[in-house]
Amino acid sequence: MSPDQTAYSPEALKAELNAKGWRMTPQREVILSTFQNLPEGEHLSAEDLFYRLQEQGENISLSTIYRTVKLMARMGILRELELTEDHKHYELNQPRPHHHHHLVCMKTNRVIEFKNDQILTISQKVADKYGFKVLDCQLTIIGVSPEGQRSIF
Amino acid sequence: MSPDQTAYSPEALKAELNAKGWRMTPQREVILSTFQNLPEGEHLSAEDLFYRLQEQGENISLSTIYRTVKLMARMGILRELELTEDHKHYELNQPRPHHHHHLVCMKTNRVIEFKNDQILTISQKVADKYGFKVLDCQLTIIGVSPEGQRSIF
DNA sequence: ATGCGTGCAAAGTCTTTGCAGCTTC
DNA sequence: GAAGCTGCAAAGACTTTGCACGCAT
Repeated sequence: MSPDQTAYSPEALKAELNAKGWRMTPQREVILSTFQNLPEGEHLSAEDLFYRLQEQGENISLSTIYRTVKLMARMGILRELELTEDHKHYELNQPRPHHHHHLVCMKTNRVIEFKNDQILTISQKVADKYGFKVLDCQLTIIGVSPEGQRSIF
Repeated sequence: MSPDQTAYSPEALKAELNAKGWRMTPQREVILSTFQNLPEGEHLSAEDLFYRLQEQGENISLSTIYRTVKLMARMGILRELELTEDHKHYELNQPRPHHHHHLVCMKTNRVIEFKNDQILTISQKVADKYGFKVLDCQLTIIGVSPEGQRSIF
């Protein structure tokens, strides 16, 4: 994973886009900064982001949001999370030491974040073995929380 | 994760279902055995499974397949994989030493499996800390394969 | 000036659900 | 018998796409 992307500036984004023949737009800038200002550990679905922007008076269409998050995920700026819920969530793809993983309760859908540096090390090693460049690595532990263990179903 | 589920018998499945007030059916038995006979490392989407069964002359409806794989995933018999593609894949949730993880190329969608016991250990420790019972843990490394690195987009 | 990006609405894909009849416990 | 299951078709949720216009380069 590349250098600190939390401090990723609009200029840096523009440079990276232009390098590939793409363009900087106000929408893209707003979306990037929204993710940068998100409290650590919070992740948004496309729809979450849409409504959050609406509330801030930013009218960005859902289509643009879908297109943008997918683009940024491909660029390695966002990480695409697939937790138990049926839709994808996005959050900034952060370098150590902010990089984290998820523990999910299959019954209650509770999600707990945790950090662990060994995982990144392991991932790096595996990727090297196959000649892959690592963009992101996610350990998802699926289990049953204490509350879930008490429920019948 | 519980004891060896590769050798999970129809009777064991029935017992587990009945214990929760559910029932054993021919469809469920066929689906379980299909996953058990899958070569290690192969995983199926609902649709894959549907067509594979059709070819074997087993006419099980797509609805039933969706219902069954979800049920078995909740029971911890199958693991639900969300790799890069847009739909879910399923495979037997196997204990050590068959348990494995995935390295995915974001550009070509190539998927490589790998094993690593440390991950299960780490997961167990994290889960213990929060009082969770572990059903499954999946490390997904997203990156770019050598071939992918050569492509423009 | 070129051609990428946006918004809108329509179309798609994968998945879930209501219901009648059948099956399992 | 009662209640869960299946299959079918229809409905749903989320995501993608075609097109005309506007905007970044």
